[in-house]
Amino acid sequence: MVTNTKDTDALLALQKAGISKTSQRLAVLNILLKATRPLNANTIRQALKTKASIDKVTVYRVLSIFKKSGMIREIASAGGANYFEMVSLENPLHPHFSCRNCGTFVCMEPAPFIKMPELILSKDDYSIEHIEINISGLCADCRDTTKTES
Amino acid sequence: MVTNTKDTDALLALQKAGISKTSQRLAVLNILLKATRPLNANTIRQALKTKASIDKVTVYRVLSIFKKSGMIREIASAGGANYFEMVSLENPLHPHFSCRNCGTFVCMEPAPFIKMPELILSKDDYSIEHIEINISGLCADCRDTTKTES
DNA sequence: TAATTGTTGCAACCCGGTTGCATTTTTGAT
DNA sequence: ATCAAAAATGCAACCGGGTTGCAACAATTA
Repeated sequence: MVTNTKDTDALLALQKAGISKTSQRLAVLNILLKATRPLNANTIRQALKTKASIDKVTVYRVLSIFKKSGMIREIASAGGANYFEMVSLENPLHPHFSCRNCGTFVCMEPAPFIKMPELILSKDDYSIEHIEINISGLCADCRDTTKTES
Repeated sequence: MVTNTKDTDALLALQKAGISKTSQRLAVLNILLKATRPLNANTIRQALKTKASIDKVTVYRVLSIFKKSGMIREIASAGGANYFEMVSLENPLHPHFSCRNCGTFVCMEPAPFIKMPELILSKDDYSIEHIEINISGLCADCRDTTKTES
């Protein structure tokens, strides 16, 4: 296996999380590290297909482990496949936008929401573990072109 | 069919929305009107089973029509079935909480979020149509009892 | 009441995700 | 390095939510 800089990052991350390192896990982690937007299981698998073959089940299991370790977070998608993205100080909890026309799924600026978690956490009716803000509508492209078959 | 007060409400609602009225639609609508928390398709169907039989497909189609007409809103649930609740002035957009232990799905106070939609709508990168705030963790009961098999 | 239109129910299907189990890979101690 | 124990992978089969095609059925309108 080729060990480039990316692989080094991934290796260290796995080590730090106490997760045993396999080629499949490194591969998935590298895809997620390179991603500029959240990815779903199938997209990850397809991105990998050129380099190596990895079973669909394995992708889900790897993602599950990463999630449990806190390395990634999962974002529910109404009806479709769920998305995954890296968790880090530079990538705090933030809202996501999905276009109902083209399906684009992107991150939104966290600014207006930054104080929200604290507001809710002050309630003692619940033990909050995860907050998800999903926004949908039309992206700029789909709004501007008239391709929006309602 | 018995026509009680609830039925009258439902009838009027369908009329106002220009939706042709069938016994199945009235039945589903009555369940939703009586509900004190969001319901999923299966729950609705089971609530109906004692009174009348309604096919699973019909439930989804009826819910789809209601949603298109703006009478109800749909709330995505990560992994599980989606939930539905009435839309009204007294029931504005608000966050929902789901317990990872017992699955309870309830509405949360909208107070801290009231100003959010406006904040986001000010962005012109997107045409916002729907905002969903889903919070998960442990409900008070599951937190307090030690039944929380992690 | 006949014709048109829309709605329902059944079966079959699609897709995201999971489980059981046999095989292969990692790990860790020698 | 090597070998046993433990863990991870891949395959097949499955599960549950949700949808589609189509024939039978209700309900409106004339």
